[in-house]
Amino acid sequence: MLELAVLGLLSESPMHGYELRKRLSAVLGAFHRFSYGSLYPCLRKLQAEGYVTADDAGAASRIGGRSRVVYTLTAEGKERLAELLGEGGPASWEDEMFGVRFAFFGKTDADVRLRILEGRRSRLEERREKVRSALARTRERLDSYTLELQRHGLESVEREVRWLTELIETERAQARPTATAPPSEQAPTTQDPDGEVREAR
Amino acid sequence: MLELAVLGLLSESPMHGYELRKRLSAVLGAFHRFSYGSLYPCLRKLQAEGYVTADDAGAASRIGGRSRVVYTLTAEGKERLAELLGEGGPASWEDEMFGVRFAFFGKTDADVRLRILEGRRSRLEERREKVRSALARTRERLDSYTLELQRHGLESVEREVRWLTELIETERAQARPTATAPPSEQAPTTQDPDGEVREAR
DNA sequence: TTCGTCATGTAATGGGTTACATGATTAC
DNA sequence: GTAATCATGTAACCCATTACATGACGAA
Repeated sequence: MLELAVLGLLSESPMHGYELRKRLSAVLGAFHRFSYGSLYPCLRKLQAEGYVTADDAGAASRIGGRSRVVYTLTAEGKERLAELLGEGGPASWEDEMFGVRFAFFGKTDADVRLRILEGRRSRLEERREKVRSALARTRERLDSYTLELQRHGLESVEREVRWLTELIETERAQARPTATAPPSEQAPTTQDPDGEVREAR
Repeated sequence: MLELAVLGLLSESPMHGYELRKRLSAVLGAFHRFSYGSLYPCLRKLQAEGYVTADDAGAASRIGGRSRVVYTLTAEGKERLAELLGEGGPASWEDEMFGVRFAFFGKTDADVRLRILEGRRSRLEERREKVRSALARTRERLDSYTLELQRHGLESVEREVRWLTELIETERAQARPTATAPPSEQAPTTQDPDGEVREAR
């Protein structure tokens, strides 16, 4: 996740760690802020893997001459970025990952963008249905706080779905003023064995 | 976090792991779902620490007699729960932790409830201001997707703050139909050195 | 007899955090 | 000269995840 965010930012222009973190906070600040304790190790890892190069801009050039390491994206790094932008990644990071991916939609192909937006929406719709049925089942025999939390959670998910729907419509309108059948992300054919949908006890 | 959720649920009634997870998903499903891979180890840890006892309800009683381990909260477990409900915990879990805490507000003292709600709100307000200033600074020179993400993020945070404000008002009204000065959570006196507020380069 | 759900668990891994340590530079 | 910001890093730890493995029960 951090990896994707770093590569994405570096694809715009070379930067040093400290500024990277500032930019990261500016763009994703509403959702998550990374700490230096993960950023610097991440940069070293990327360097070791050959995705970025590190130029120490300490001694030479510039007015101030503050010691700082400027990282630049390599050709392999660009490939890696494209790879990460397309991938699905583990389910656990879904929420955070979507934000990061969305932030770099400018560097993402239109078809991938649509696939990501639709995939995200369908997963949220699934989640929404689960919360809804849970609410329907447990309503009345829950204390008011638990109920309010579920209500609020449901509302948040619904909002998110509406937002995505608007975005998808905009994307579609831009992509083809006249067109035919759009592709959709692979929907799971097997019923998910999550076990929360039926009667609890 | 899981620890708190488990203790909280068990404080209502003894349960086995599988059902625990179902309930957890029902209550917090909109925000997060835990996996068995963390639940069972957590239960063992709690057992080792003496916060819960495990009764194997396999052979005896019941109709079916399916092998299952029923966990029961001990007196120490109750203490631990109260402790966790009051604590602040590390900043990184803030978002998720708040949800869990809120879910167990029914078992939380009114003053602690208010403290948690106000603390949460002030942290979100801080976050909101940072996002706002970031938006104000970078607007115009960002691509539309990044901008839209920030806009959406800001809106989400604002919604959350409004929700909390309503809750706080309700709490206050219930607590004292006539009253005086309310306490407030310790506000940081030192300016936070986050470095994202000023001009980015 | 097979599929779905109930039910419990382990090992390896992952990704990030906190706390700490250090030092140069800028603004007052 | 001192406080805040810029700037880079390390080590110990935390919490949860994925993938895997196992088995019994109920319904079709």
